[in-house]
Amino acid sequence: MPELPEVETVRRGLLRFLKGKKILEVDVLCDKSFLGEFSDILGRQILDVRRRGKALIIDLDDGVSLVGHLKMTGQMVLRGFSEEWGAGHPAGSFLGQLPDNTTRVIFEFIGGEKLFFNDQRKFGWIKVVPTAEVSDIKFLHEMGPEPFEKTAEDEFIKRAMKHKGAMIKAVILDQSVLAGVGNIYADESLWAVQVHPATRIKDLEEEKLRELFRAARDIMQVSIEHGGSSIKNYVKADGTKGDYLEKFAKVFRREGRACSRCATDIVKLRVAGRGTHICPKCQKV
DNA sequence: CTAGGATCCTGTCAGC
DNA sequence: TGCTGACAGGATCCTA
Repeated sequence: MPELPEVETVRRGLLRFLKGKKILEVDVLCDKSFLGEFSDILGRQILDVRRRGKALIIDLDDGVSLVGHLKMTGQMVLRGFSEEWGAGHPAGSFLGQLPDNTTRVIFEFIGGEKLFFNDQRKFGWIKVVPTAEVSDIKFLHEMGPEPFEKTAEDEFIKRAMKHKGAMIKAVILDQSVLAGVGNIYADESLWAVQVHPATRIKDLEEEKLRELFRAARDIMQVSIEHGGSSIKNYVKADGTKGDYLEKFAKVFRREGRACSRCATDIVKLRVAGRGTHICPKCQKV
């Protein structure tokens, strides 16, 4: 699912196309995907679209916001605007007729344009929240630093060091330690600094943790500049085109292929309950 | 408090 | 072909 760069890509797209639009109608196809009363947002105008970690926040007028999380398979697709646009989980719904069997919520705007919230596994959600209370939502309140803020590195170190006995992969995936990192960027940044994902925090030098933070931040920054790993320009997509993930990934989903640093075969293992990709030569415990 | 596992849900893919 | 289990770009809840 979408991680920070992909959610940021969604944010930018939604802001670009939806700013100023008024919600005419909301169609909830799956009850658990939309929390709150959709009547509370009818007629509201979209003022801003923000992101915090992997969460999306759509601010409407009248002090109301929509908070959303794409989780593993969520995606946002726009139809009826000046150009076709979609981002989030890379699935065929980018391309096909909508709604389809993954469509959970449809927003229609005055003018007839539509926003489709698609989510195959139904883990994602969109929730109506008073704007003033958004930051009080538990997981947002507890969320770790945004990687691109100046104080993020020190704050990350402070929070990570608390988990002395935990494995570094679990810690960097912990949203209360650092906002936005998911399975791809965890594996990629650990490979970049040559740290084995099962290494315990207490066994890592602080400087190594700092290097890891910078690697994660920089890899995500570059990914954002490419529109996230999962964006597909589906106007031109022919179904055979690769996405950015295939271009930049050094280890993720590359098991059995040569490490670009030492030519050793990448292997896949399980760490902290997640599929994990490493170079066994570059990344020793 | 931490850490590990089960869980939410649907679809796909590998291996019988 | 058909079944079964594992697994998935996430995060929470429960247990020990």
